[in-house]
Amino acid sequence: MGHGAAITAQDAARVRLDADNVAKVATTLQALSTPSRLLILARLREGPLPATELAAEVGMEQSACSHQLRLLRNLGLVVGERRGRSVVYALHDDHVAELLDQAVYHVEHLRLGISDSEPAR
Amino acid sequence: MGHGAAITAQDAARVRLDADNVAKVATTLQALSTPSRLLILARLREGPLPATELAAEVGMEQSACSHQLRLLRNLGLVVGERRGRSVVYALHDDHVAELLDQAVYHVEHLRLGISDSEPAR
DNA sequence: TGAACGAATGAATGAGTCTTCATGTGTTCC
DNA sequence: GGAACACATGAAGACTCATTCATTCGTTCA
Repeated sequence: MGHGAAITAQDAARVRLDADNVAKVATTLQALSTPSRLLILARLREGPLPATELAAEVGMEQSACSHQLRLLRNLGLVVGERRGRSVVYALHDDHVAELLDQAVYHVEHLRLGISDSEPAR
Repeated sequence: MGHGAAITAQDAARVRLDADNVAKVATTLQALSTPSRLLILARLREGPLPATELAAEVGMEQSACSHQLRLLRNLGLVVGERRGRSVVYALHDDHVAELLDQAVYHVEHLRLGISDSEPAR
């Protein structure tokens, strides 16, 4: 498999959520539901990076960043490869990059009414 | 409600996450990060539904479902319209449906290694 | 070998969240 | 008006989770 073919997910025509998937989807999306992890992933989307540099760029303590990286690793969203005494982290998949893009795009284009909308009286 | 042209989000070429919208994105994605809300949204994707029926179909107590609907309402993901003594809920946007589809699609196609991957020794 | 660096880990703390129970608000129909 | 239905709300409890602090593990180099 090479480069080039963008993963468009347009063929995901309809949501198909049985009781099996729903937990998996929820768990994975939860990994994208915190500013710290979102920043980590967004930074990794621009290219691989050693853990300490990554922590510095997203403004986290090394320990906190490492904890979150472990979570992302266990979910299969990022991978870490040892290079010397550093561990270089990267997104695991093109799907991760796509998921990030789509999420940001759709959220930003939502006509959000964060204002406490009345419950349709 | 009309369903118009599909929103493809392919033009969201690169993640652009400044400190302002990272919180917004995280908060919105958090709404998709729990099985109960995911089921609610997935059911609403198939069409509008009164609150009680909705609760029954996703297997929640009405109170719990109502709480989650309030959260989704305040985020602008769903809308509720009073019809008689019922309140019919629906997805607010085509973006919500798309976001759901894309999320499910990408999560299911992730080559997940939920197995506790070692930290690249 | 040992010092210095990079990263992972464990425990603890504090905040946030989902659910349940009970009650309140709004609506329809007799 | 009052009963029955549909939904929303508030408080309380258990639970999860993100961060910090301190320590440990692994690696490089003098």
